[in-house]
Amino acid sequence: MALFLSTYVNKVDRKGRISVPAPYRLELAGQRYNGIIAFASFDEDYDAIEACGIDRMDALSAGVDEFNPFSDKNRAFSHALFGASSQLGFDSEGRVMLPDRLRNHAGIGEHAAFVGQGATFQIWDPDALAKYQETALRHARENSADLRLPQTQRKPE
Amino acid sequence: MALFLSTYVNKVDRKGRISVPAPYRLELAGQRYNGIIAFASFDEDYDAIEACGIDRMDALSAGVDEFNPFSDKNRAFSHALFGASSQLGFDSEGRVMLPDRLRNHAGIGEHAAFVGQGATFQIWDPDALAKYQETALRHARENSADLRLPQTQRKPE
DNA sequence: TTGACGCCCATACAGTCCCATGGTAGACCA
DNA sequence: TGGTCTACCATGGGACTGTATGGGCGTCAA
Repeated sequence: MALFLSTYVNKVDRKGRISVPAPYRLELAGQRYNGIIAFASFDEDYDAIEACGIDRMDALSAGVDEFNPFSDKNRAFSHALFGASSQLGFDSEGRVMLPDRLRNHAGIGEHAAFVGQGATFQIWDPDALAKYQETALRHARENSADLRLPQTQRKPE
Repeated sequence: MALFLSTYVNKVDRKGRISVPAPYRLELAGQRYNGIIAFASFDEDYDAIEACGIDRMDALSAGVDEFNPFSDKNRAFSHALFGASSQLGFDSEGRVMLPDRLRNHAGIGEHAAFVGQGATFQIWDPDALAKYQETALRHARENSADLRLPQTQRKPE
């Protein structure tokens, strides 16, 4: 499974194209669709674009199928995930075109930040990202005890 | 699983490169990414860089995936861990480039100290490390029954 | 026709590769 | 035991390549 790490800020050119960072493309290589899947984040706290490879969507699809196929949950997820998502194919240089709908949702102008999230990544307006990162870091610090991170215990206080 | 021990002080050259100690590289050999993953330490008591191999991040990603993907904690940790980390690939000599962001965070100038932490390691400004070790040692004496001492320090500079 | 999109080529620069050097510690030999 | 040799490692620097970015052109569809 792909692992997306780090943050890269790239430029949106006047055609609306943007390079997907090379390390991300490397993680996506070999999947059955040569591009990314993007959809508006569900999160109420911020407006970003969620993105991943098609493999992840396949896995999500399998997950949704575990609900009763005619249940409200199934419907809701199907709409939110599959109906609202866009397939963005790579051009020969590894760029994608951000649909206006998503671009507006995230408030992305001349630059966009690709933010690794492990199995997925997000695309942000860099300023909005900077603001959110402060709260995220605070959150992470406050809850660091909860994190099952074999590595991060260093002080027996 | 890798085991990082001892402390090594190496030089940052004018291109910003630094050799990762050979014993550490040996521990990392055979992982699917030929380099290290680095991120700013969460700890509020000091500013160091945390680092590990990609295997560790894979494991963390799997762990995070077990949480509700839409919870606040998950979000915060994903940003703090995956978004804020950097993939630093080895050059053919086993060196990596420290991103300015991390270098500034840790206050690293001409030299940097690699400090083994068992399954991970840290990268410090040598002076900051020496200061921290003093307080760590004091703590150790006060709580000698249960404190886990920082690893072997070979060069106390 | 016009506009959107995909494909191709050009360019600058950062990052990577490659080779050289000096020091050091351990191996080897007498 | 003392001395030498050798292999490994950290470090430096020049050359080159990949990546991000920009722009032109053709194609397809409304």
